[in-house]
Amino acid sequence: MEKLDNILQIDIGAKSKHFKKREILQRKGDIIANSFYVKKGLLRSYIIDSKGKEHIYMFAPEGWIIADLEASEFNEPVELFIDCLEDSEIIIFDSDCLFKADLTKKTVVENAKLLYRRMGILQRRVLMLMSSPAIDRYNYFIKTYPELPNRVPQHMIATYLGITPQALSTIRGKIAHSK
Amino acid sequence: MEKLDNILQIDIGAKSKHFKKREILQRKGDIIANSFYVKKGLLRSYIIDSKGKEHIYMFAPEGWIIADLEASEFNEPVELFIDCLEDSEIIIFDSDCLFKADLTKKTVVENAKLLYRRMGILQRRVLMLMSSPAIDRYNYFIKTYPELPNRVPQHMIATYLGITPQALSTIRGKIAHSK
DNA sequence: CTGATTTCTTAATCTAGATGAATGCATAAT
DNA sequence: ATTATGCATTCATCTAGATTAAGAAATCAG
Repeated sequence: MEKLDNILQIDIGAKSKHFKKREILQRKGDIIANSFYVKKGLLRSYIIDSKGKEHIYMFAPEGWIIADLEASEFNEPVELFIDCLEDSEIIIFDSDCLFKADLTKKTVVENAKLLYRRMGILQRRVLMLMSSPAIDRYNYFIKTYPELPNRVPQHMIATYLGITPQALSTIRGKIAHSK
Repeated sequence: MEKLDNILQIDIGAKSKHFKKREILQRKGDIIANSFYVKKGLLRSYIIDSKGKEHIYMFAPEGWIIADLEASEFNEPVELFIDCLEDSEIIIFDSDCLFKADLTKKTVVENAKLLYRRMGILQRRVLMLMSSPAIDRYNYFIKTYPELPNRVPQHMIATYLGITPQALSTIRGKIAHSK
C-alpha cells in the first residue's frame, strides 16, 4: 500500500483528522462505509462474534488503508468495527473514491493493482488459517509485520492469529525455551 | 463475477479450450501465472501442504475466474494448483489483462469492482475461519454455493472448509439426525 | 505515592477436530 | 463374473488449542 499517499495527496491536507487511542471510527451496523488512510498511528478492524469474542481482521499502521470492503461494495451495513490502537492522524474518504470519475485511467489501474496486492495477502491468510498450525502463523506474522509486536499487546496478536492469548503465550514460551 | 463474460467477449471466440476432468491447468512452481475463465464445467485451486495434504482455496463453476493472484502481482512462481473437476471449456488469459492498456477506463473500473466483490467474499472467509465452528462454515457454504454439493465429492468440500472428510461426515450425520 | 486496571504467564481440565483403521458401497477395470 | 479403486461412514484414540482460574508484572489514575 506504499503509493497510496501519493495517490491521495490531493486530499491529504483537506480532511486529515486526529483521533485518540481507543476511539471508535466505525461500528458494526453503520450505514456509511468509509475508508481510512492512516497518516500516523495505528488502527485495527475486528468483529465481535456471537459469544462476545473479538477477532481482529487486520492491523493498519502508517501508510495503510483500512475499510469494510464487503459492506462498501454491496451497500450493506458495516460488519466490522474499526478503532484506534494509538493516537492517530487519519484521512477519511468514501470507499468508492479509489475509482471515482475524475481520476485518470492510470490512477485507477494503480489503485486496482493495490487491490490485487491486498488480495494476495488475503489469499495467503486463508491458506495459512486452513493448513498451518498456530506457531507457523505466528512466525509468519512476525516476519510480515516486524514492527507490530512492539506496538500491539499480545492478546490482540492472538485474536489476529485466530487463537487465544493463553495459547499464544504458550507458543512464545516454547519458542523462547528452544533457543 | 457475472459481467465478466461480457467484458471478455472479445476474447471468447478466440482462445476457448476444452479440458478433461482431472487435467491440471497449472502447477505449483509454474513461472507464468494465467487466469482461467470458466465457460462451462468446474475448476478448483488448491495447495498441497508440507504433509502432502490438499487444501482447496476456491471452486470456480461457470462464469467464474480462477487464478493465483498472489503470484501474478509479484511475478513469483505460482503457489496454487488448478485442475478440472469436470470436463470444462476454459478461456485462458494473462492475469494482468484485466487492466491492460487498450481497455477503456470504464472497463478497468468495472474489473476493479469485481475484485472488490471477491475481496468481500475473502473477507468473510477469513472471519469465518477464525470465529466460526466447522458446522457454521458448512451451512454457509451450502447457502453460498447451493449447486456445488451435488457436483463435488464430500472430501473436497471438507478440505475447502478446512476440516477432514471424517469430521464433515460426522457433522452431516448430526444435521441429518437433528431433523 | 497508592490502589486499580490491564497485561502476561502458568497450570488443570475440557473439547472440537485430527488421525488411523475397519466397513460397506459404489463405479471402473480385467 | 471378479478383482480393484475410490468414496463415504463409523469408531477409538490422540492432540492442538479452548476454557477457567489464579497469580505476577506492568501501566494508569487519582
